[in-house]
Amino acid sequence: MELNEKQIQILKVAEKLFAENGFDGTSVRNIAKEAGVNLAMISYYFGSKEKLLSTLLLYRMADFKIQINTVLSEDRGFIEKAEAIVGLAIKRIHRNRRMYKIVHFEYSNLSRNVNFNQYVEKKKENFKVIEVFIKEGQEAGVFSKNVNIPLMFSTITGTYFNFYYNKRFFQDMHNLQGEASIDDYIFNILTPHVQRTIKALLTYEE
Amino acid sequence: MELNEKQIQILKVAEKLFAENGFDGTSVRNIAKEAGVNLAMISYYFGSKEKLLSTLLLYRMADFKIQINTVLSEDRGFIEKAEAIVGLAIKRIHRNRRMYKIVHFEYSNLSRNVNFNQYVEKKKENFKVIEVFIKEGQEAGVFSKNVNIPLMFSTITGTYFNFYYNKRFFQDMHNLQGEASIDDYIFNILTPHVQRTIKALLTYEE
DNA sequence: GTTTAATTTAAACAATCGTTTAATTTTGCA
DNA sequence: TGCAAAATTAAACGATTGTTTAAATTAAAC
Repeated sequence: MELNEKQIQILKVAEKLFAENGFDGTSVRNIAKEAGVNLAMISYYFGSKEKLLSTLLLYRMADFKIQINTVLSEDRGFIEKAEAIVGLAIKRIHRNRRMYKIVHFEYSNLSRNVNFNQYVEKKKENFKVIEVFIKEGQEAGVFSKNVNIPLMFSTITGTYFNFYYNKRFFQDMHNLQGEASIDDYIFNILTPHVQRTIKALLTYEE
Repeated sequence: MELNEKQIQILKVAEKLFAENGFDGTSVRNIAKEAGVNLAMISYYFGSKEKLLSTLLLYRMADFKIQINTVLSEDRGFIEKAEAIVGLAIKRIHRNRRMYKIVHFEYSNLSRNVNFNQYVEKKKENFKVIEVFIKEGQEAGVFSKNVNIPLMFSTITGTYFNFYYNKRFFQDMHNLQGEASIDDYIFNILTPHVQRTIKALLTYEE
């Protein structure tokens, strides 16, 4: 898959509009207009609207994998590493929030003819990496046993997206105006909350 | 707002289809056909497709408020009460999962002309009730300070919905077939995970 | 039983949808 | 410069969209 600049421009506009208005709420004419290209170019480049979504999915998937090698190799305790990993995870989720939102809605839409295999594989890879780290922490006696790793991921990602899907509510509640103050909230309030939650969960003994 | 049986039938079908295929992915003809009513009846009863969504929102909103009075009045410890409240919350979220999914997508869709004020108010009421309970627990020395209550809600609701939005993934991973085994997973695996997480968070001291 | 109101229906409305066509322009290479 | 391939365009396609209409049917009131 080799994409030229114009194709990438179309993909980025499509990602924005799909995330804002949904796949069905976005017309190819909307995309073409905002991307500044002729309507027919989308069929010409991607074949169809659904294939455009599939291409977008593949294009963005490269960024779905957690990059925690540097964190793991550092000389820090398990708790500090867990904290750092959560921080990295939220950064990556926030960067890919639009793509995640699209996946959340379209992945559970059975009538959609889009291939999500790559998404599933990336997710499984992420679990494997974290699983190894947590088992090491358990053997070292730092982390408690019986932590459900897929659900721990759900807690991290889910907390972020429940904020994101209720953004207007949180904006109203905390007087957050503009993208910058939302980013501030995510990195200064939400991230510490999730870090605290995961640290608590990983060390909790009944 | 008084709805007859046929109107409620239409609302229920609309809720199902909106949740499955999105608001824009559902046509009024789809709704009319599945509800077994004439196409024009929807305009006749509700005025428009958007007003149908507004009516649905109001109709379902009654069930959004947490009912925890019985739990709070029981003679149990704060930890056990917190556990029970989380269990009730997940039950309620699961029961209203379709409505929540619709709200998640449409509430962040700015072009949609739907009134979400009632949704926001119900959310705030829920926070107030929980806030009182947690402050009591803090004063009793059981719960640790500095818990962000709206974000704790996000953690509960978010964990559930990250599971729900990746249902196909979890089904594949754990061989869950049919609605019954999904319900089993939610009540026997997911709910204990969230209860454990919240208990850990509420008692965590750095 | 008659009349008025409420309900239900099929048909039509204009607008928009995704996609295709065929003609034109631009590009890259000999 | 000439020519074939690639890119771009405006226009049209049939299908589907939400909504309205006006006529037909049923229910309720007197």
